[in-house]
Amino acid sequence: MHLVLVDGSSFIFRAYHALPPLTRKSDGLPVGAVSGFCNMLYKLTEDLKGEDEPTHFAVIFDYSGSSFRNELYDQYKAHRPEAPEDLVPQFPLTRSATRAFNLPSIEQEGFEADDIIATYACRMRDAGGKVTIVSSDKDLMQLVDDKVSMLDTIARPGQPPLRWIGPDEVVAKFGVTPDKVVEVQALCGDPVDNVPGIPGIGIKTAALLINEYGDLETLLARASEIKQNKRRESIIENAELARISRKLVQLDCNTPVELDLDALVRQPLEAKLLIPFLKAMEFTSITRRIAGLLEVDPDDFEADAELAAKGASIPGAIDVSEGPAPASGLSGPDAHAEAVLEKIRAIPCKHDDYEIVRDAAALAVWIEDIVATGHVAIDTETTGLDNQAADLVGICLATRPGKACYIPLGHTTGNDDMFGGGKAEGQMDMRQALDMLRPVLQDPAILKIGQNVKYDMGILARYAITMAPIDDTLLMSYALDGARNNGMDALADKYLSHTCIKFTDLAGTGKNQLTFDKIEIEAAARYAAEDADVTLRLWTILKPRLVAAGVTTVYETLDRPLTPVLARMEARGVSVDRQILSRLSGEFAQRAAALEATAYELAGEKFNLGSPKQLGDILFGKMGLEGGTKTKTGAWATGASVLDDLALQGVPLAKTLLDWRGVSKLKSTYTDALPGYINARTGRVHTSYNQASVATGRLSSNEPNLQNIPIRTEDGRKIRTAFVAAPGNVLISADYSQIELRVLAHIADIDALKDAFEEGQDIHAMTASEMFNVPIEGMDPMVRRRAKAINFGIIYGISAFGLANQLGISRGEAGDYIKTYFARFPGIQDYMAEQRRIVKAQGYVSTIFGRKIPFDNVNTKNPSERAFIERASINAPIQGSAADIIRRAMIRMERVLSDENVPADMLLQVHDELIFESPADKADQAIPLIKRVMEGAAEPALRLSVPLQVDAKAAQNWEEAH
DNA sequence: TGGTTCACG
DNA sequence: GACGTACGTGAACCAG
Repeated sequence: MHLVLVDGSSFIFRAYHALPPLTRKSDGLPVGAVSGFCNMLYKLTEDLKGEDEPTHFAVIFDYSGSSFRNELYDQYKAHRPEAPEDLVPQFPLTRSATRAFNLPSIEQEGFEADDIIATYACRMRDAGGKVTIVSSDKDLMQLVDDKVSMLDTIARPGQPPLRWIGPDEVVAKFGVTPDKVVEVQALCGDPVDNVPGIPGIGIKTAALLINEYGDLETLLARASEIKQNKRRESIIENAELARISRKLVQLDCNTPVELDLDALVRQPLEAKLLIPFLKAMEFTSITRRIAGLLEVDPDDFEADAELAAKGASIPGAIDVSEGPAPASGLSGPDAHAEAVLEKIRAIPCKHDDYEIVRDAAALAVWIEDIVATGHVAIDTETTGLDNQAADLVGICLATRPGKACYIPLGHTTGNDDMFGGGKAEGQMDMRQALDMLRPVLQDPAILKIGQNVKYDMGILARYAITMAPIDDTLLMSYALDGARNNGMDALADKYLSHTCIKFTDLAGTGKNQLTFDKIEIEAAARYAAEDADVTLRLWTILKPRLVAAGVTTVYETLDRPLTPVLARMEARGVSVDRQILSRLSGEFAQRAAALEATAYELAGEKFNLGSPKQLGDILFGKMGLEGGTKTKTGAWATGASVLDDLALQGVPLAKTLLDWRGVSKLKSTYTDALPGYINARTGRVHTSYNQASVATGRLSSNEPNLQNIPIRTEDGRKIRTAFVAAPGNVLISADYSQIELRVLAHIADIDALKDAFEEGQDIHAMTASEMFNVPIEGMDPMVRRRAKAINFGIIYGISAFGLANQLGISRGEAGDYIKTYFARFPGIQDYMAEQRRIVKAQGYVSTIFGRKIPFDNVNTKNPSERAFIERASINAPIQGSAADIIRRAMIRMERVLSDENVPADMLLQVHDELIFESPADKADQAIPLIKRVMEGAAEPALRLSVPLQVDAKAAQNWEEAH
């Protein structure tokens, strides 16, 4: 006799996670997990054929709800996340699948699958038979002996698809024989099931102890003999926890099962049960395969009518039911997932098959294809990286994997004559080509797919093409994986195992790098068309993944619709007054020169003031000053805080250096550099926003960075006066007041903070008043300052060290402040603990709108890295939720302004601030609208439990408007 | 190219 | 008891 017990629940979850979100073609019902489940079950029966074929067979499921273990320990499996939305409807379907395979589907209220498995395994063993448990769950390893083995069917790269687990494998895993596994687990616990164990004891130590003492009770009785202080105390202190843990992991062989062993006798597959089920699920390839196996014609069977009834639709999922049969050697779900990828990978990137479109007739064929397909991947090639300055050189298109073309439009001949050469042969007239493409690119029924499509939108907008609607593989990857390397080359490698032609292979590097128009058309075509081809392939893979990962809403509401908004902001640019900057440069140059002379005199020698190394040598070497600290590379630290200290101690050189750094920073980074960014065509400065580079969901700005224009010092603010409105217009600056603290009050649900915001109180004064028991009226500004630093610290994941540094107090004192704060606002501490737990459990934290912020290495043993991840995961939901809110405001803003006929243009975003330009006489109308949109930006998706407040003002320049 | 510093939220 | 710290960016400059 041979009994096979399948751990059904683990089959389902594995199938679900290994597969893209397949849906039933007719109505979109999610069936990916069901499909994988069927494949795995079928594959298993095939694998077990031969001698010793199973005589008894059952699939065991967990019954949702609690078991006796929850009464023992209320935290048992308490942190398990809810099953994904699109998996829930598949649970009952897998039960149906099991019955369709003519196998008993067993589950029982109040009992876990593991106990039922244990019970049947014991009974069969006692009856003298053999048992195979199909699962990789280590909790079942305690059952293994010479009669009972486990079978892990998951295919891992480089390992055989089947892995038998016998006593030897258990010893390898736990360091003890199977009968001692529960003793080890009692000590080391199990984070997956939230079994506590003894803190500080892992699997290695546990095995060591059990091998020495035999079992848990003996160990506890003789715990005082343990030499290691910490270990001994932890064991003595947590003895009860270990006893509970042992009860939690010990499987129960006496579950009152409803069916006895005889009921598990294996029944043959029956076509009349199985085929109607598979047909109802619309699994065509499995149906075909099984019909072949059973030697029946699937057309003789009707789909199960009840199961064929309508299900939920998930848009965007791709259908592979007509795909090729899974490659042999892989288990079900892997094979199926591979099938999708293979369909795409198998079509080669044959560079010589890409078409070069040189005339209208050829282009017309492509346009027809695009219209028929309904979508097209597009990539523009230009003379540079700045899409407000570069010129169009060519366009590539792809309509399906492997089918791509390049339309050369602006290639020039040679670069040896001083006029840059004439137009190269064999190209369409640019204007004619764009006129032909415009209707397609603007057609609301045709989706345009790009990688960083904002760039291409910016280019095409200058040729009077407003590209819409769009999808962006860069943003999809960002929604899925966060601010990782989301560049096309990396994505091609990751998802397609494909290495793209590098731009530098084509154009060279350094100052001799060719611009794209100088590259020979045939070579350009191979490179460019590949980009469109790869983009299209990535899209087919990434789009369904959004659903599976639960980030569709984030992508669709926060990422995708922002792109056209940003493209327009970038195109508008902002007016910058050259004269003002030039005057300031002169002023700063003079002051820097004077400070430089003073510094040489004080130092007694000339040196490079900009070199931290030389400065460190002078201060701490030559001048022999005490109290210098080293940076991690061993160099003297000469940062502002160090120089501040020295200045306070009466070192005049330190003060001089600080002043010099101040003016030279302003000069080099701003007043000297900004004029170089004024676009010759528009006369304005066009920053570029990176929408997918910040981990938390913020934007970043570059070339130039207009999100770090000075404001904190008087000199710095002068630079803002150079950002001006066009003649007849004004700039309007609208910024959220304390948005991150408000978000914190909402997320952490802190009544005192929420009330204070509701009543419009000074939040830092309120905090100070609560903490230090002083009235808000007539408060000492220093007291308020401390509270303010703490409020900021909280947002950053406070540490005593950081707060002490910020306030210039001792670490002990800072620690006391934090204690007081936590005592006064206990909800904050709960919030922080929760984020720390979440990041460890799932590898990411989330904003209130569902954006996921992933972290690498969440289980690192490095204490500082760990602390860093904890602080960042406390900060990320706060910073990220605020970022989501302003994104929503930006997405909605243009529509509201145009509906109300208010001509105000959004120009810039600085994290919690939006800058607009409007005719001077329209500002009074614009301001209340802008405030309304920004203050209501969370709704209707979310009703914040604190009000948002926006302050807005209009003026001639940014300094006055802010 | 990596390290340091400093501008912003 | 170590570990080295406030969160998130981009740009300029130095030094190798």
